[in-house]
Amino acid sequence: MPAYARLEGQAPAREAGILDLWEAQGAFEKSLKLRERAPRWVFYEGPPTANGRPHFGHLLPRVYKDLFPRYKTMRGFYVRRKGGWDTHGLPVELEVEKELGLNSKGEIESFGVERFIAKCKESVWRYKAEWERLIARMGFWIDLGNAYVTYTDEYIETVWWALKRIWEEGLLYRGYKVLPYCPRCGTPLSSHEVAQGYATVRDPSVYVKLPIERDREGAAFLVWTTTPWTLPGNTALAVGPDFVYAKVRAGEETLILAKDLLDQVLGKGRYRVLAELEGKALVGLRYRPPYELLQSENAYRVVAADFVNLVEGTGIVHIAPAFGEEDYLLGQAEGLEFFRPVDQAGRFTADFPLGAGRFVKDADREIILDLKARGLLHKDQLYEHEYPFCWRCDTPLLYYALDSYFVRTTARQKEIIESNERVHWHPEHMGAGRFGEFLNTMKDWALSRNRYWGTPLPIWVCEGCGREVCVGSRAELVELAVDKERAARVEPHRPFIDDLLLRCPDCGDEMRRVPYVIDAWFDSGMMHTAQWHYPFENQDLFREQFPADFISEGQDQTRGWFYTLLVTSTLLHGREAYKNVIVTGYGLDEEGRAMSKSRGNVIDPWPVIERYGADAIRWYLYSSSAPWKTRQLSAKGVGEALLGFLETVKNVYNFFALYAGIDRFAPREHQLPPARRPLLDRWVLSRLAGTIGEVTSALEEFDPVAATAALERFVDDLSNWYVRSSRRRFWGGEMDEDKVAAYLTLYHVLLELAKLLAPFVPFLAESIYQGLREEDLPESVHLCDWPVVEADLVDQELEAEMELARKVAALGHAARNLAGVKVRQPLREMLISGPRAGSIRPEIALLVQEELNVKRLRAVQLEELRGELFTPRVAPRMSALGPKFGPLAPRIAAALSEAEPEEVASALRRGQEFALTVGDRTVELGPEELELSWDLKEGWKLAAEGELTVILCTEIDEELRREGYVRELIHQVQLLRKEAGFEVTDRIVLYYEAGGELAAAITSHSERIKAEVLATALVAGLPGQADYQAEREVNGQRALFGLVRQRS
RNA sequence: GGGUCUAUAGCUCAGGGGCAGAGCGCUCGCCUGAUAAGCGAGAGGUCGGUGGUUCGAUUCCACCUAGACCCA
Repeated sequence: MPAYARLEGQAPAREAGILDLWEAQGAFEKSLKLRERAPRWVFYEGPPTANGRPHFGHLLPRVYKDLFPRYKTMRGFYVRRKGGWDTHGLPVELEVEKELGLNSKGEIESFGVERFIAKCKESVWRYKAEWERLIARMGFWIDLGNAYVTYTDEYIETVWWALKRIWEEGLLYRGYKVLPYCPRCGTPLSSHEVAQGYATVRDPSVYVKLPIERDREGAAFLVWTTTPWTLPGNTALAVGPDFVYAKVRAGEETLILAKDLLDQVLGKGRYRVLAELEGKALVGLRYRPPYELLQSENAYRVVAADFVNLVEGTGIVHIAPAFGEEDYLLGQAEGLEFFRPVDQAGRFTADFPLGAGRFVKDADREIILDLKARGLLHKDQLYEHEYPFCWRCDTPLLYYALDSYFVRTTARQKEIIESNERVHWHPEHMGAGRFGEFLNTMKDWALSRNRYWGTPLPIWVCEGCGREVCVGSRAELVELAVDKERAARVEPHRPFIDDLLLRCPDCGDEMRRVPYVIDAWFDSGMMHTAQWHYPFENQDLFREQFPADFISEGQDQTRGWFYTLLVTSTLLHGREAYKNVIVTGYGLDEEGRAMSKSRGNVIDPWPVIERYGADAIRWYLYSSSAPWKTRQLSAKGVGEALLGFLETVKNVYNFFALYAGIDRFAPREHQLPPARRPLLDRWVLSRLAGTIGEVTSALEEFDPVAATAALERFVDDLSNWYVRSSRRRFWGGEMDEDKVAAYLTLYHVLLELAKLLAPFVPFLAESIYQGLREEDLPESVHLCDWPVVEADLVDQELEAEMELARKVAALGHAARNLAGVKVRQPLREMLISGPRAGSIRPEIALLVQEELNVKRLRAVQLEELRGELFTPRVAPRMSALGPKFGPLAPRIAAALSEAEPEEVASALRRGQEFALTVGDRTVELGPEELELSWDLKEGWKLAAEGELTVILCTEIDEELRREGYVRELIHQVQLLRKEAGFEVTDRIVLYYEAGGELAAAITSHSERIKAEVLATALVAGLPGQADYQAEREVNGQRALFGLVRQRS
């Protein structure tokens, strides 16, 4: 017999006990071992960086990363769950810089790169223990012992292998491109990094006049820019060739700008149009630049460009090829000078004397003043716009032409898009919409970083002949190295790898590595392969574990990890790295603001765990909303999940445990096929089967909300209908067939429910399972197979009927309320009218009778009982009588009130007119002139919903009244037993002092009272000494009770 | 400026061309020998706004407003 341990105390403490149990059992390991030979279902862990503290928002993707692997394991799959840590990159370097008080690359170099990266390596583990503690406490089963780490030699070797493959295909190249560049970090950023750091700022925007060379009227082009500091780099102006431009006179100035923007820029009526001309006509004109820093025939002329728009500015765009991507590309096409008077730290060089040595953004003001002094400024104003900042150090980014290595992703764009089309995105629009859009406008991946802590780009360049090699493995490194012994053991990080020289295979000269590390996103994007150190090791494992069936991360990874996985897997393996992805939304705080470290409004998960437990958090997150919805997270919501659902489940189990323990119920000792069990049992088994089906298909569709909703409906049915209606079956008495049926049913339902709940709330499910577990069952619920739908238990007909019965019960309660008669007062009869009322079978009717405490239910046709239950009431319709009978109308009304309503009603119901005599006249009145309504007779109350009507007989005769006393008395005595602290199985002797009707009622129902309150004797008068004594009111009559507990 | 999403009760959210929904909270009543529970009644709504399609729009379409995210 199982232990049926009752679940006492607070959830967090119970969960701690379960963690110990799993630990002792090795439950996670066993759940894997169990499926060793089973088909694979593959999950990839998106690696967190452990140099920041985990917060509540991190739990969102993680709950799904645990749910589906657990579910699939129970479905019979082997779900390896290798953990991982993301360890390279700018975020890590920045933390360390902060910690060491370093502010630039120069300071890092003087501190020493070797010491610096040692610090980085240490820093990435700073919060590892906290992550592990949180992951463990939340019941997230993932193999952290064998986690992949992106900085290990093995991981780096695989990344090198990948880079070499890409190199060999000609897809890794060096280019000179305009990239968003962080002058503080001294490195370009990739598009997915830039995406992290947009902010709304107010920048100065200026309208600058640039005079046309040798123009008779002294006209000037009017040009707008929000980055005055780029003006020294100006080498051209761009116009839309098909746009219409106007030469206008405005005050003292003669200006040229787009016709459509005249009002917007100059103000309505503040100018006079002198001429209109097409953009084409302007092309080739020369102008005087804001700063003439170049001596070139080619510079300072007007060119055509298709990116010019007429929304903002003047329709004439200032072109500085060194400071904008479009500018650069246009410059290339037009053969414009590339002029960049700015250094790597973002300061003007001596080429621009006015600002030399100053950070470009700080020079804006000075440039504006200078332009004004030289009469070139038309106007300036502050302009609010989104501007990118470094996602880690908040320095404004500059667009900057740089030497950099790129992955030519655009060459494989079609394949990448096709890969994406095979991915099942949840939500769907994420894949087709936002992500698809991104893929359609894909750019080459700016891979190199001018930094220190990352996978070194394994490209060496020959100092003699300029030959480049890309190294794809340690073996190759050794083969080419000048110092082979050193190459064999060198740590593949800067600065060590920088000193390793190779021998040029062509000319024999020495080769030196390029100074770059690579984008850390490439590292994590390579985990599909690098986590196994493939192809150097684990060939079979890799084949088994690629691609993933499932990944899940936050929507900020759309252009991060989701993208880099897809690109690298398509490039290297020709297909997508994952088949299904759940994108999770942002967690907002209770005020609806995004949780962020800088805002300081992150919710610490620990107090929530300690108060409500991990299961409550899990259930809350699964059930509150679709994974991808932005949602407000609150501790209060977690508390509601606990009370509303988990406690109900627990209580159903505890109810069972209490009585099954008392009765020493042993499930294996009884056999009773469901078909032979009472209706209520068959009903709940049918509901269970349906629920198994719903939960299973919801999970198959990656829809946890539908799954949890189905479970909530079922638990509500189980607790508030099945158990509520079945309670008496579990109390006292012998182990007859009915009781066996009840126990067998509830036992089975709880066991199956525990399995259904296991992936969602693994702790509670385990607690219940352990309480119910027979020796021959698996030792943990997480080692069980997922429940299957037993089709022969499904009985739709019965479910529909029960639905009806519950509606009837609800209406009955409503009718009682109207009558003001409480449920403990038995009533004689309730009539039911409705479409299927007649077909309610006796067994179900009995449930309703008990629920409502009425002696009899009777299905009726309302029409047939009209006369019996209702009295008709007839009222004149004055609005009809007035026009028809004029002055006679009031007299008709008066006469009508004298008529017998029954006669009028019966005439109308037969479809006849009613003849009414008014003075000397007789008038015929039909339904137009008469309003007929029905009043329920005294002693009945009616409640209805839709076509269903119940009518409750509220008359209480002598016997009912006595029974009412008895019911109330039993209730009071039960409360006394509870107050006295007796066990539910204790026998008592009940003494009482009562008078009048109450005493009579007690005497005539003594046997029933004794049975209900487990009294061996019922004695009038009070004992000398009672275990518990109290005075109570029973339906208005005072009574004294004394309880004496019988020792057995 | 463009893209994706969101807007429904005090709060958290479902829903979906045909009477406006749930949970929580609130008021009143009931019930309770599992329950921190449950049942019934009630208060609480311009389904963000404006147009359009339609017999009928909260739902579909367009535009607008606000918010989130992404991108220029």
